[in-house]
Amino acid sequence: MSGRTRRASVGVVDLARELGVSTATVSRALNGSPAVRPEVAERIRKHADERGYVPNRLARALSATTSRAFVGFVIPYVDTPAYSAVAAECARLLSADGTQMILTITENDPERELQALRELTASRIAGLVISPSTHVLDDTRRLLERQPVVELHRASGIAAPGVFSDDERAMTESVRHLAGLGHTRIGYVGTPEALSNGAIRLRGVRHGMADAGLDPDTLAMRLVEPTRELGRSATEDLLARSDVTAVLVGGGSLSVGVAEAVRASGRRVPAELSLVVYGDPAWFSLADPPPTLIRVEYAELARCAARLLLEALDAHHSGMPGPEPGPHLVVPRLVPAGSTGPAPD
Amino acid sequence: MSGRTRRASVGVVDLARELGVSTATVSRALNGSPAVRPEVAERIRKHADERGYVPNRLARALSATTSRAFVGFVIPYVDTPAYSAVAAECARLLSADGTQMILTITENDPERELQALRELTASRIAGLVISPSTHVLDDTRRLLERQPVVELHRASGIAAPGVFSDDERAMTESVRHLAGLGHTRIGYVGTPEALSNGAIRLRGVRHGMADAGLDPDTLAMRLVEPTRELGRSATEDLLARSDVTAVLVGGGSLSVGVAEAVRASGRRVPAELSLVVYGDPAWFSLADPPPTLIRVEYAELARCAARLLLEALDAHHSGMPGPEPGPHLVVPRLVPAGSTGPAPD
DNA sequence: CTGAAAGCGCTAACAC
DNA sequence: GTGTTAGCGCTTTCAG
Repeated sequence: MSGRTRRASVGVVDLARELGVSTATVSRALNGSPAVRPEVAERIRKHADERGYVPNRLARALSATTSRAFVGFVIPYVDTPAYSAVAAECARLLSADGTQMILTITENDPERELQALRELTASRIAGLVISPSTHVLDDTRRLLERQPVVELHRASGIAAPGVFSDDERAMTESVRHLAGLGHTRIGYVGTPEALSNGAIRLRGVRHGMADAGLDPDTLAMRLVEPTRELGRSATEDLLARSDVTAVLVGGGSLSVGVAEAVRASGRRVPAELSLVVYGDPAWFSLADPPPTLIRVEYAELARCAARLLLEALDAHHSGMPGPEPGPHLVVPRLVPAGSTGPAPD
Repeated sequence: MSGRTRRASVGVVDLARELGVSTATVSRALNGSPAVRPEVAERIRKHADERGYVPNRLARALSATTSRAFVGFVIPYVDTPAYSAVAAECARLLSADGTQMILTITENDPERELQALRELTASRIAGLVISPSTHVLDDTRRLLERQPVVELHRASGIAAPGVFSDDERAMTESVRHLAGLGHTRIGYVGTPEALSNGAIRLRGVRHGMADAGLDPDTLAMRLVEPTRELGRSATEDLLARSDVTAVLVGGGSLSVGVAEAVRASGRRVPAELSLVVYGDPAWFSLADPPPTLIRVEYAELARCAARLLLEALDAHHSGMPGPEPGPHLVVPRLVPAGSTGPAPD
């Protein structure tokens, strides 16, 4: 690291001229090619460092047949840590690999998603992490099939590795927890089955009902897009129209809305109503009683996504197999706490 | 928008050949240069669209003297909406302008920050939004001075526009609120004065003390780096060593830690201890009583940052003055709720 | 108004 | 091992 003030950027040609070698040799040395005499390579690298040389990634990526200068990160929403925190953490992890992450928001709009993917392709990204929108367009799917992709939270049906919270298991466990406390009339507020994780969560809930000897058809449920507002209104409706003693939530933003609705309803928690929320503990740290929580490990999801993406890039580059397609599950923990208690008689 | 399957990408040369014009004309037409006959321009654009042409941003940015293909977004932490949510929202807003946002995390390490800035410069970013680390290096400062920059949350002392929450005012108001409830022994958990916003918040608190006729020197305070863990330990220490009846928090992550410590202390809120937290309402939505909150408008901060950055880019491009340097304040709202009450006798 | 040609800074064949 | 040279795909003088 040199303290020199950098003048109008030095390039490979400058270095080559200054050292009396060719640009090719400079390029090779800087890229760690074995086809250059070690001592020469060292001299070049040292000089480059002293001159404060910073390679132009644009030129590099444009020229190189393959480059991992950039990767894309495509998510539908911005207002939950499931996306924003995972994105930020991935950026941190990828930078250690010298890769810059371009962040793109689709607002769950398939057209925007396609557009975003086109733009990213135009930027010659090496690969991407994506949380697909609810209805992925065929053109989008084609675009995804052509490059290293890691799916996050949601699956789009392409043959790519994906990182998901093991929500089926968590939901099953949650229902069992409630049933174990004597609850038989359980309400579920979750995301639509059209979302891959919505379907999985609901399956977990049904599974749990069956396990506990409850008829899954008696489940009072509301499936809505994952926003706080919809969580709130769905819960108001659920509480007004059915006679549940416990509510289970399948979604982070939903949990906030559900919690608001429960509080607004005036029901005492857990005396009159038990509640299991979902998501990031930070969102609920001030709650009293602390809520029973399906705690999703966002940092772990990010680590897993970053690792799989890097593996996929390596594989793509070297023609090796690459990470296994299909789900890579991160297990959330059910943390029982004060918002769940025995069912009222 | 065409449904065609794109073959190995079409470029300006293809378009030029197919239409019997030169690449220069194609380029001009696609960039909306007035120096091309409208009907020709229209024909070119139409054809480009039909062929599913997507310009290569790398080549464009490499070639053009000025390009806004990419901007940088540099933040220290990932685990709070103050950063992650604002980043995500900015990405959304900037994409409407056709600009892609490269996200970088510094972990509040000045060396990493400098490194990140070098890398971004290497990517020929048009400008950037940055939350400077606690001690900005001189080299970093020099790098920042050479391009359009918008500061976020924290100021580094360079002549750039910045977007900040008007925390001084919010803190003053909060102290007045507490004093109005009869509290005289107030504790403050905030960020160090070395952080620009830490200093500002503390000034606001002191100002509020003076306003309320309290001696600012009686303020029991703990200034720590903004993490949940430190917020927690600082609060444990504060509660153990001093005899406060109210705690005010200056920081989002800190608030979570403080809330945890308060709960762990067993003190009844607000009967024995009043609490004012800071940050994103979603984090506290499940709290009962709902906490009195200094509610920061992250979406508004993001909008403001995106707008200023785009203005700065325009200005840089056209040589016009550009947005005013200095703070552009977004006013947080003090939302009094159940965690603050009359001081115990 | 349009075209020819020279790069942007780097990598990658292909020679030596 | 190293140098020469031709691009990557686009923008932009400079002529016409």
